[in-house]
Amino acid sequence: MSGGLVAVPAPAGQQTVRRHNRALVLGYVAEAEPVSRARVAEHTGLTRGTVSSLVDDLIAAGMLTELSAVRGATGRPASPLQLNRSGPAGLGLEIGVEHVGASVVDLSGTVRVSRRVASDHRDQPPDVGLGAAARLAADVVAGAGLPVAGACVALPGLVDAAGVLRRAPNLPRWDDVDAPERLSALLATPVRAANEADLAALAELWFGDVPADFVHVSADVGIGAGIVLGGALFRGPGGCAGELGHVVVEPGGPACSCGGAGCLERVAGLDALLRAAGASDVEALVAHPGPALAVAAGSLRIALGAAVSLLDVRTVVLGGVYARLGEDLREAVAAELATMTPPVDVRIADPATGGALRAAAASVVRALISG
Amino acid sequence: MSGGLVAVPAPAGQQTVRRHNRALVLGYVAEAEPVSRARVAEHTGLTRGTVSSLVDDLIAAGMLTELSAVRGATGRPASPLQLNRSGPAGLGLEIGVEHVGASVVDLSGTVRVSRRVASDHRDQPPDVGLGAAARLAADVVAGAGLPVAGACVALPGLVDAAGVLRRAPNLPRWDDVDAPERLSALLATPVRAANEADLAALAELWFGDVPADFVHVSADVGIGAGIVLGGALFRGPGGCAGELGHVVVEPGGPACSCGGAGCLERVAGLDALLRAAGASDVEALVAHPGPALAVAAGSLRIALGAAVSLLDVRTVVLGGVYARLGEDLREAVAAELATMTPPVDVRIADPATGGALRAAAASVVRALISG
DNA sequence: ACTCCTTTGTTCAGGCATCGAACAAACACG
DNA sequence: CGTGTTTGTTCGATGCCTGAACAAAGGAGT
Repeated sequence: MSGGLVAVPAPAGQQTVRRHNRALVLGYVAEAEPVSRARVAEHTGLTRGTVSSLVDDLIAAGMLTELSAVRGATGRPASPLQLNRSGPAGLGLEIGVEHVGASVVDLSGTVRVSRRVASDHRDQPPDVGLGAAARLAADVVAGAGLPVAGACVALPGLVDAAGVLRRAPNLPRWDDVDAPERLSALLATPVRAANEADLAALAELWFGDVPADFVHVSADVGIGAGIVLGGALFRGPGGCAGELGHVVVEPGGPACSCGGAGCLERVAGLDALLRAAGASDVEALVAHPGPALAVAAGSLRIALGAAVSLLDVRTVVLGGVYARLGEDLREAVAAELATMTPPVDVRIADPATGGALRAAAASVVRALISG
Repeated sequence: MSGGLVAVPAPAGQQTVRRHNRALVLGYVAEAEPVSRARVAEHTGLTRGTVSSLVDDLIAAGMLTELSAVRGATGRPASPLQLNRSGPAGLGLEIGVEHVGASVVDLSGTVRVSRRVASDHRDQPPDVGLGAAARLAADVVAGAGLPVAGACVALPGLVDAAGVLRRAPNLPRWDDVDAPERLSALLATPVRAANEADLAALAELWFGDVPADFVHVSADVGIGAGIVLGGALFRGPGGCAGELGHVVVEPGGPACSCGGAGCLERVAGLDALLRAAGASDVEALVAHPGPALAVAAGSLRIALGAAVSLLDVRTVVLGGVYARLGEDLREAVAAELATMTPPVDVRIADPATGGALRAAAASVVRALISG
């Protein structure tokens, strides 16, 4: 059984304190490496003695390594601490409509191996995609030669709080698939699942240049939003927060599969944009967007305006197809949102972040470090 | 300086553990009183010895009292524990456009004294309202005869994370008023400030019959929403979340003071509803709503649909003027939202909760208990 | 070459909080 | 009146952090 939604109050003991402080030390090393025990003590507020004891634990657990002493400064040379590049690693998986991907990152977040292969799942049963992902994963893990501590799989649909894929618009045979359970049996490793749009938002947070509060829009045939608040993903009570695609932007507009009418997805999703531009595929749309730009900007003004008003975020990142439309769309959306108070900062997703696959792998080591 | 937004990592020691477990015990007594030490130990997972020690602290601090032993069952009779009705109390304040209110609740959440007097602030400087509130507060506190541990003031406008009233639509001279600082000087007690709509939502959570995740709409001239997630208020990164009134529900509709057009507030706020119904005041509107019902329901379908999609809540509570419109409006909105998946539960705010004033006072003792 | 100074990392007694078990208290029941 | 049951307290053991003293390892100046 996966963890409950509401934190059940648990008694605290000395072990609780130890865990907390161990994570505190590890977290500071992760963000300031290489760093000496003395600096860790200074920044965390712990005693040098306590830090030494905690570091001993962490080295024994394979999380940290000690470099050779560095000479040159006054006083006794420090022995710098670093995250162990050969320690527990994270496995990231991605199952898309027409591909699978797998990636291994070490404790420092560096990508060690990453592969992506075509694999059509549109009309196949889930076993095909799960099997392909598992084979690729085994391959990648063997190539990395690191002990894998856990995995996270990015899925193109609604993932509930328990990790079950409830519905994937483009994978009609994947309703209610418990991907984590199936994959953890195949890989002999604990596996979590997450929405691909959510992981894309985390990629932007961890590897891009954005503040700690923003909304990341992933546009494709469907439109989802990853919401980041206070540097953490906001998944909502049931894990389905950020369904931006079904916000109504055109009352009385075209009917949507969700039962509503005039949803953003229906008005400014990929299909609608292709139609507006008279284009047959994404490449043609990007080359000659024409009226599609205005359609997208006007619709996004309403949907993103609602998100900004309700969530009180001041930064919006455009991803997916919207990112492909580039600066022209960004400017148009920014102009539409310019009237709002407080002002909204509109950006294009950074293409160098590595996307959902990298974030999936990184989420595993992040959980290791902060847990 | 008030507390930062992001939790700065702090080292944990034995005192941390003590605080945590003390709050754990106190919290369980609060929800199960009267209750014996043995039952507290059983439910918290702590040892009976530890619970005894913690309870000694709490009795010495005036938070708990021990009742006389109850006889009748087998075994040694328990000495039941209860929240101390004479212990630290919470002071709630409310500053409205045309009134002030003050209320004292004891540790158990029971209202001990509550008063509300007319006081027009519409075109007055802040000192008038603050002074009136302070005088009423002194009066009420004297009448209650309890030691006041702190206060919380409900304000009809945007309160930022530091507690400053940024903007109040109906109090033009109250921009950027640091009400907590002014009031704490007048009352010699720490004072927090909160949005009135947020507190109304908490009143529903604590004293009404709603799940732990919902959106509470406070409709008046302006429209705000209190968002409750996981049993806690969601205020957003800057403290201004839930600005439902400026969600666009009618693209190209009437211009709004926020710079947009077709905002919910402009289309289905009190002024618009009065106009739609041809009524001159709220009483007339409630008596003969006429087309105002359809206008409100259609607009709320869009705005609440957006909130539900983005936040993943399944319950919506209608308050303020919308609550006055009663079951007719509830049914109309529920019908509009019936097409959504998952289904949305639409309710009317419970008039017996005591509203923002009671929630303000209760928030103080709740903070005492869980802190 | 030698001494002084600075900084680093370890060691050890002290204090604090929890746990587990033993023990005393209080009452019902037969 | 003795037995059984439940409650609440007491006490030693354990674990963890703190603070200070101490050893280690180099640079700087004479």
